[in-house]
Amino acid sequence: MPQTPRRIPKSTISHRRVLDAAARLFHERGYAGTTLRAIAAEVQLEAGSIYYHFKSKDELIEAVLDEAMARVIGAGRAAVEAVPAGATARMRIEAAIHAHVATIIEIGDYTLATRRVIGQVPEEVRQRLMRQRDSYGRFWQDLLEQAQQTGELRADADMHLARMFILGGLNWTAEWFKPDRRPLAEVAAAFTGFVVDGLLAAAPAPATSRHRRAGSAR
Amino acid sequence: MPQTPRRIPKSTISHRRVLDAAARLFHERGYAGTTLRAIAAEVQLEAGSIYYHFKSKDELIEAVLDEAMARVIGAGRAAVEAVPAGATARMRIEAAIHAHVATIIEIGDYTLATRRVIGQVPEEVRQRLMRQRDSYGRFWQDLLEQAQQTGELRADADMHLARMFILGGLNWTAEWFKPDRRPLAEVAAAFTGFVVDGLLAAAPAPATSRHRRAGSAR
DNA sequence: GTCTATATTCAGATAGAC
DNA sequence: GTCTATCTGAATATAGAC
Repeated sequence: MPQTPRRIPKSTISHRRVLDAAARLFHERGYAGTTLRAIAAEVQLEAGSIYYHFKSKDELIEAVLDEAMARVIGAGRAAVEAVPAGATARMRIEAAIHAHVATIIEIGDYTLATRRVIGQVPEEVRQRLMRQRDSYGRFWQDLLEQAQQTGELRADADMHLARMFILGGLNWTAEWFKPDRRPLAEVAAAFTGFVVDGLLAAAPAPATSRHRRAGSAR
Repeated sequence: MPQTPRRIPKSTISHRRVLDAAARLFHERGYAGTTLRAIAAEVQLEAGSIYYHFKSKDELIEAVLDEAMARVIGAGRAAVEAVPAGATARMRIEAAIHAHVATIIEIGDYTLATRRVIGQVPEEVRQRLMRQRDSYGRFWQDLLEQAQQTGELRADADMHLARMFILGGLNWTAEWFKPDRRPLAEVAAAFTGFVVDGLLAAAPAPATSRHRRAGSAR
């Protein structure tokens, strides 16, 4: 059918443009280092005009943080739920790794802004954010421990330490990974190889062990 | 012999105290968010007195960043050099992991301040810091690739990705590891287990593979 | 919706007393 | 070495015109 010209209010467009600019500047210059004048200049507005869209600088940073956290969590859960029921732990873990990295790269300024300004936001906002982060942490913990209980992952591995190590490695990609240099799927597969082959209970066929593939799944 | 009362100039003490306070506040509040008045208050001085010890706010942040980088690099190289010549790759890697984590935890405020304010420091300072960081990156790269050339680590693993993943996992400890909760050596051994068992060329004895130890070395 | 103009607060830095 | 007092610039936020 022919596209009905759906009205997108001018305010919605500016709202999003302001938010994107804010995320980028909060990332680059930190919270106090980012002035409303600079954000306004990025989107060809004057400083006073920001206040039509956001009540205060605090409300702006809160919007950036909320979006970053919600996107990462949503993508992770969706990706794992989309894996067929009978799949291996390796496939579920690779799906979670891929989704995590893909999302933090896609919304890079939002995620990096979060790490840079957390600790400068109002206590109430920080508390809410940390609760969400903890819930995402439990999601990963369950993923790993379930794979451990089914015997797919080593029973003697400390899965809390493993989770912290893995999420650290994944989060670090936001600092260096450039999607135009190499396909993300390649990185996700390699990471999965590092992780799973380091945790896998079953020993690989000893004969040609040197030629085991790193990320065989995709 | 009885301790000769060695004179430590008052200025040296204040200098160090100011630097420590600056590192903590730069970490907590970022560069622009940290006022010289706040740093001064931390060490029971007035704002103007800071200028006796440092010429400017820029000089202060530069001192913090330089110290953070130098300590981490120095500790890493020293630890690996201290490993006996005939040692396994696993031992060298565990030494590097232990040194890296131990140092970033010990000088936590300095390392975390670095990540928070990089990008807000003068271009020339940032360039110099990134050159040091790259040199440390090559140190790790050599460590991994040499182990690969001797056949101790898998030949088919992408060691650049492996290095980025590992350093990410290690750096993340600065955000969560509390030394009073558990011994650092335990964490370093577990991390080494994750990393090496994920990269090891030789397949473990298939019989009782489930009961392989995670970090058997220490 | 966006502008200009401005009130108010607070930052980094300097000068000179102690 | 540290203090007090102060200069100067710039920030958030508001008010009202367009």
